[in-house]
Amino acid sequence: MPRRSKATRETYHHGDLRNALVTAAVELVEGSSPEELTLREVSRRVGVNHRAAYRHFEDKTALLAAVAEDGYQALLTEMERALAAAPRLNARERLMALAVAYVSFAIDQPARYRIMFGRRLNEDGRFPALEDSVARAYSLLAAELRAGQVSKQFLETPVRELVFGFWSLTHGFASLAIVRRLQVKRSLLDSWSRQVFSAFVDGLAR
Amino acid sequence: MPRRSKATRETYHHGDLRNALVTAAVELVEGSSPEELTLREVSRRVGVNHRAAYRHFEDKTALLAAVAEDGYQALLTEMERALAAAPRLNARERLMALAVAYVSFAIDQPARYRIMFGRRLNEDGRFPALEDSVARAYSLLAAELRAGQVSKQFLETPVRELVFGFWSLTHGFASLAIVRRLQVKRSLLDSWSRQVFSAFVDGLAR
DNA sequence: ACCTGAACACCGTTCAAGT
DNA sequence: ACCTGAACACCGTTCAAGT
Repeated sequence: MPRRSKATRETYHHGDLRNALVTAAVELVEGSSPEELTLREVSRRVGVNHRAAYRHFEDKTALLAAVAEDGYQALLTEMERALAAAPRLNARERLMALAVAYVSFAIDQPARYRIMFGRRLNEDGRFPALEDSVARAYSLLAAELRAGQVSKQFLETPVRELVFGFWSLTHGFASLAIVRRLQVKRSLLDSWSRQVFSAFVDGLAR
Repeated sequence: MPRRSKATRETYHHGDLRNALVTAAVELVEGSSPEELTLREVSRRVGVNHRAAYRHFEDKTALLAAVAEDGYQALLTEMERALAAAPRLNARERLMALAVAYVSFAIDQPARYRIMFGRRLNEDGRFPALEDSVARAYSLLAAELRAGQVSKQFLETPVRELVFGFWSLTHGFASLAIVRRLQVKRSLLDSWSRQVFSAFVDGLAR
């Protein structure tokens, strides 16, 4: 007995089974953990035989790659939102806003974040779209750091190195907080992360 | 037909099956990946029925926790070695040596590192020994940063925040390099990581 | 074109012995 | 005390059909 009504099921015959599977996977994973994300359970939730998923995803890794790609897009949106909310701040403060948005995204959706950064999904280069969405997030960081250089607020180090440093710091903080190597209360995340990041951001000042 | 000779097998009856399993797990994982680390395969390698492992590990997570604990111990040893090799350097350079040792450890043994930091293994507090080995690594970092403050080379920020920042930076760098979000050639790791970390370390200077 | 069903090889884990 | 064997419920994936 399928969980979905026939009416609901009809839509999957019209081409959005792929999206339905990705959405279900994202929802499932936040309710449990990446380990419990299985092709069979996702298919069950969508109300479809688990073999139907293979029509849209070559294998389980392909589904994970789609979830990750979607996640990078969502992360980009969050970062853009943070910057839009802080238009007139100086480079240092904009970078801080970006860092807080990044870390908040990760900590509020730890399982999703772990799929994005846990395993190497694109080992064989099968998912160029995933790489594209990563590149867009990278570009936002690079543009912001470059802007700080243009306005003479940041060091003239190669931008690539600044992005590596900034991304390492935010990703490391988020990732350590998720596995509880760092104990970070959600309510104190904003102030805590700013304090931890400030030394690095001060180091960028010229 | 077991893979080990009877002579070899005898030893496992004398109390080191636990260690044999952990060692085999560490070896197995570097040859493949954390996903391919299974209780059954580890047991097979040791030449023992997979049920025998349950005499020493409550479940698979307990084996992973033992691998992680062993990993933190090894990481601590590497960091101590790096500091011992740099006794007369200033605080900044000692911290750099520590950072390079940390990142090298992770990148040379990516699967082991992923077990240490990938999943939250001690969710229910079953593995206090794991927490202890993490604490020892943390203490080394804290002592080093504190020393830089005592010698008036680092800012008088609470040490905990400095450790968070430093650990976030090194862990983030290592972890992004492992999933290839940052492209880091092993031969350039030393110079690359120093360049990326320098802004942060400069930010620590008072 | 899109979905299903049966089958296969593999897991982690439980129960019930064996020495 | 330590190890084994059979069995169970779950996976991902393949093959061969169904509409």
